[in-house]
Amino acid sequence: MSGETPSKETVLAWARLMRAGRHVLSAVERDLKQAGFPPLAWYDVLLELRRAKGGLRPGALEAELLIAQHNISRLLMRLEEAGFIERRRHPEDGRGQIIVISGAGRALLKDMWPVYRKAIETHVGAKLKSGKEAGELARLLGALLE
Amino acid sequence: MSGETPSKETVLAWARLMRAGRHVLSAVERDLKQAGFPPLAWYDVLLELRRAKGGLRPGALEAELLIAQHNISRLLMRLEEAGFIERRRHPEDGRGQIIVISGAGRALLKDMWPVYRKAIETHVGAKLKSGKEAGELARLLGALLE
DNA sequence: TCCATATAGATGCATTTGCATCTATATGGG
DNA sequence: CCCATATAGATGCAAATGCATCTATATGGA
Repeated sequence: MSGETPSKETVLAWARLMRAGRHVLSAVERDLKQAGFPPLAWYDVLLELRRAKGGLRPGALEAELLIAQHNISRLLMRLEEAGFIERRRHPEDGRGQIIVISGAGRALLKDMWPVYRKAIETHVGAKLKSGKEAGELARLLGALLE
Repeated sequence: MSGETPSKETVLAWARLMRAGRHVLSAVERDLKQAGFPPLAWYDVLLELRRAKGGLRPGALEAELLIAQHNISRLLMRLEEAGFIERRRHPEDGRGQIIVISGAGRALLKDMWPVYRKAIETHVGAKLKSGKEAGELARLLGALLE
């Protein structure tokens, strides 16, 4: 049965991962929306694009953000319509493209960050006793990603 | 500025909460679907109903599962169509109702659990070093829910 | 070179979610 | 008792997501 039956602690961790994830996400999304900003997913994409100086391929965003291929495709469509990204032909792969953040996209990141940052502190930071606990939580969650 | 700016550890914990949540959830959902079972949300509702011996009101499910009111309403519609729950009039509140799990619903829980349990162990339990780590993760996630 | 297969990304269609609103019953104050 | 307001839950419509499939280019072997 080993390898098939989780411990009580494991089941509890799983249940709380789901609940805490939903709880915190909806609280942060609410704060962003209330300030008139687009959904978090837009921020996520733009942040990745800003980090990667030369732009990214849709497939790279997919892998980084754990979003399904067709959802990335449509998310990029919306971001392009809104003027936050630009598409470039891939110089070596005719099937591909390079997505680049626009000036408006960079501006959106700057505008959103103060609100987003505050939401993270309110809904995550303030709930933990110390930076040490936050670090420990981050470490344990990281283990789930391997 | 205190109370508004999260520490690096807090931001990392937040980012990993989102990523690990998506990663683990999609893995568990994939395992369930592959075994021919309905989405996790169905299990969640039925489990709550089984725990609460006398049935539950939709509003109670909403609060327990952190699902929006209109989504609970439609989820219950699908569960009823599929025969996994039954609706009863609320004896004292004419606006309300009591949702009860059916025999088929109990059977579904029983059938799903072996697959679900294995998925939890594979995608959560096996990633952590010990039950102690799982307990610590559960504790920290619990703090986010307060 | 040609073809079979693989990969990048888009798209049609069904399901689900979000949002606003609606109906029905309950409750508290006059 | 009556009315204003609050609460439980449903629903129409728009937006997002999931799923399968489609197009276009790439790649590797005969």
